Amino acid sequence: MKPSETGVERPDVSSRRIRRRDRLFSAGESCSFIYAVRHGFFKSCMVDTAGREQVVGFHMKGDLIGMDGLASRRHAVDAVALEDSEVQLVPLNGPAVAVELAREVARQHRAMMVLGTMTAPERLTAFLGDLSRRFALLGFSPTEFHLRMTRADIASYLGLKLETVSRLFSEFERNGLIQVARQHVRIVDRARLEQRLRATPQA
Amino acid sequence: MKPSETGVERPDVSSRRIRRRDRLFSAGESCSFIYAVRHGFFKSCMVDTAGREQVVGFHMKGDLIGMDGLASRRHAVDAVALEDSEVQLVPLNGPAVAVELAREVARQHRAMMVLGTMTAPERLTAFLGDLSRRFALLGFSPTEFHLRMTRADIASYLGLKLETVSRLFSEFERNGLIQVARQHVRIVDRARLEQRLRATPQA
DNA sequence: CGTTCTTTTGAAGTCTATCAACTAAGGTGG
DNA sequence: CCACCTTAGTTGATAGACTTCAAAAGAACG
Repeated sequence: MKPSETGVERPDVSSRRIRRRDRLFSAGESCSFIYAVRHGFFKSCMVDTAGREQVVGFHMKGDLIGMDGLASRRHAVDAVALEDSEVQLVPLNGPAVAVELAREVARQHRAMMVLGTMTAPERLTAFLGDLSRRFALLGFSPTEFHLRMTRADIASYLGLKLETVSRLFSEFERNGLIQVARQHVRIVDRARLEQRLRATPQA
Repeated sequence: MKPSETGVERPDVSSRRIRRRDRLFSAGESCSFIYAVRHGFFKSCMVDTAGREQVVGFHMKGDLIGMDGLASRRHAVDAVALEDSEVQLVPLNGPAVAVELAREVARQHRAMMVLGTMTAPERLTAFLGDLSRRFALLGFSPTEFHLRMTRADIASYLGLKLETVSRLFSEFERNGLIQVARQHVRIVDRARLEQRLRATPQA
């Protein structure tokens, strides 16, 4: 912390600032770095030949972004900042990368489980639980937080439509499980919310 | 090839034979090795607390199995042989593992795209195309192959029900796209089959 | 302060699941 | 080697979950 103690700017060559709505990188670009989120919030999304978008992940402080490009040396997803953010450049072969890569695989398997086996209400419950847990790990409140992504982003990530997500938020609120006001969420009855995950139709 | 030139057995300590329906490893077991498929066919699947199964991948010759356990040193999925198979043990930190791990992340992203954005017919088309491409890479026919997995396995992998998969196979056959007889599939009109992937309802 | 984007909510429609019956194949043991 | 039992696959009818289409209100942005 020597060069720039005069101001908020930190012209560290190994870090980079990204403003809300800007892209850290785009699909197709060559992959020269992995990025560690210092602060801020990102989504990764793919667009298929028909123009349909799929959000494949959300990334917050401490997460690595860009590992999708390691195999082909070319990014397969767009990484978009959902708020003003700062990332730190990480060398491709760093030791941290291998470990995070393995974690990413485990995360994706859970995501497949969500998309493959769960109903819409279960998906949203799983999503809220995941966010809650991750915020808690960072020292933030697990019961009250700010959604950085739109309903459309959530819907895409969960394999639903934005109207469905909106309706479910409203329904959860009517049932006293959460409180929602646009981007702000408060989990009111965590226990009852999570029962939805175990409650299978006929088992 | 010294110790056992007398017979078909190959008591190589670094390899292991697994018979159809047997498990290479189960969820929860500690992860000591990664396995490279020498020949045969496997599925990886997770079971959630409600007992619902999700197939997260199919593995054929050349693929690595067990990378899901690298992060936590404990397997998160079951690996089941779909035919008599043989695997080779690979050390956890081998150089091949990092590369394959990265490929696995890319594959999972594509799987999320399938589950998140595609209709049932599109999913089955994508599945057949993926199998076809992988068989071709191994030197087998890309247009005629044997499905090692059941309709239920395919359905789980695609986030559908087995009846839906069965109906779609029949429909594809009626439309002259493929020929199916239980486990045997022949792709008759690849071009027209793949048009289904690009043809979006209203775009 | 108007324009645009996001969100909410309603009504109707579609796709896929569910339930159920039947056929075919595979495996097992007599 | 055949009979039996179990598993896998097909197909039809009905039901239900989620989507689609549409409209309106509330934030955000310049």
